Amino acid sequence: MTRRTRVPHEAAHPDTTPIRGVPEATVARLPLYLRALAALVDRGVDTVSSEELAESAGVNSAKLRKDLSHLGSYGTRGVGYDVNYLRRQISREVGLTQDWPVVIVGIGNLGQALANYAGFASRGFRVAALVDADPALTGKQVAGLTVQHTDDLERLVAQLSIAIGVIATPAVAAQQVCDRLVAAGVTSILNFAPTLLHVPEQVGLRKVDLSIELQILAYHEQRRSGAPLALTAEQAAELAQAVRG
Amino acid sequence: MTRRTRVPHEAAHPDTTPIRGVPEATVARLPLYLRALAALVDRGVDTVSSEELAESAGVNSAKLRKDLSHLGSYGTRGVGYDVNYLRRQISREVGLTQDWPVVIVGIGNLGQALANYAGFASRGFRVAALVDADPALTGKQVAGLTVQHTDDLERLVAQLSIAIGVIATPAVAAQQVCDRLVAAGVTSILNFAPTLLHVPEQVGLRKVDLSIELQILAYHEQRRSGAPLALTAEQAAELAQAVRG
DNA sequence: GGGTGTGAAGCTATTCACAGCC
DNA sequence: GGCTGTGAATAGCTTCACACCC
Repeated sequence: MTRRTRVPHEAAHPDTTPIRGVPEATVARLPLYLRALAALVDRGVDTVSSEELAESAGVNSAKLRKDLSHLGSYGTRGVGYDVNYLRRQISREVGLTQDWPVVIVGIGNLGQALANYAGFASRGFRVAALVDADPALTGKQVAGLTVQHTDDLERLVAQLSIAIGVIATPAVAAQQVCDRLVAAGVTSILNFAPTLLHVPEQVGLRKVDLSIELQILAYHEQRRSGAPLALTAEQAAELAQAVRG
Repeated sequence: MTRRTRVPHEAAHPDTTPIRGVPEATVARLPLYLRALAALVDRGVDTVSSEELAESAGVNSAKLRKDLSHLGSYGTRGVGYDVNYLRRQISREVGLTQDWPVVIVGIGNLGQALANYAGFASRGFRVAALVDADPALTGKQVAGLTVQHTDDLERLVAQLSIAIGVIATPAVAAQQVCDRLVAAGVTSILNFAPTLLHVPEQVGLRKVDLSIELQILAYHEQRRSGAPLALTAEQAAELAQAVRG
């Protein structure tokens, strides 16, 4: 069994890997930079410093420069970044220069809202199909598309070359839908159902849980002001203990 | 050095601030644990090991134990955690044992979906008011509530003791709405508008940008399969350089 | 002068592995 | 024997500060 052999495995290796290996934290911020750059384009600005761009993206400038340095050397020292050029480079890196047909599964309130969401279309995400298991919904028009029945999921994915699926079903249906999407060839999934999904190693999965965000806010809110107002007997006892040491 | 510093053993200083200072990363996972615990309760399970709970929350067990250790010592060595007890403790820590009236501003597709979202109510978040600037919407019933006009925002926040606001307006209106919420006394804001919001230091702010999640998926998707298909001249040159260098 | 790109330092988070307790 | 709680090690991310280039 494993001793406590710490194992050096590799100590000094240049290993700079410039054209790959963008840190995940950086990837998550690239869309922010794109948004800020789009706003600058609209304002007719054509050159920005890292300071200014960072400001409008809500990050600090050192972080911005470090992030961009992972993509390449797109700025000019003493000048800044060309807004249009930088925007194109980041778009390409993220993959927004290509068309991404998307299927939304689960056309309840949330699914309909997503189908109508303008922010998708404006970034190259084309809602190509809407799917629901409810026969009462299939055939209806939503966001200019006819809602299809879940039975046709596999056919739609294949015919429309869909690589990205959005799950907006109730939690109980989500894993089954997910499995079918994966089996049909979808390799990226965005999950809005409040449940844990299992996907194969190679499939990309991200989740948005609306109530989790509220809970995180509530945690901090409670600490700011609320806690004393709603002190339970248990809390009081604990607090007393803590004070006593 | 420090191969086996065995001296300090415990030090036992109340100074460790047990009832404060939960790392942000831990806070963000507490809702996951609550979700997993709720599922276990539904299944009638009343004791779990960190291994099992971690599995159902989708994290690794060392991380789970470390996270829980920041809240207190709620497990039993050799046994595991009492499901109901642990759930109550975490709920209390997050603040879900109290009622959180919430106002949703912007009752478009997304706002309506949020108003109807069952996941809020089930966690103690009560949608107390719906507000929109569009006179065509005000007075209509949505999710059992009458949509109010933005003019009444301040009054509603005060009368309903609202501490949490959800912004689901178009991007251009978001900052103005945000300012009014803050001025009215709201101290936590969840922003769905795809724009950067400025709030005072003490106000909690979280954001959900639906298109950002898709963009992150697209980034990885492109690397999995798409990139070669859409290779630009620039990329080709870069690639060639990388191969050479 | 001005501002990018980047080693180095500092910080936070994750994982390991085991002492301590049931 | 089993499992928690936790120091220690590691990995990853952020920030600093300045060399370098325009």
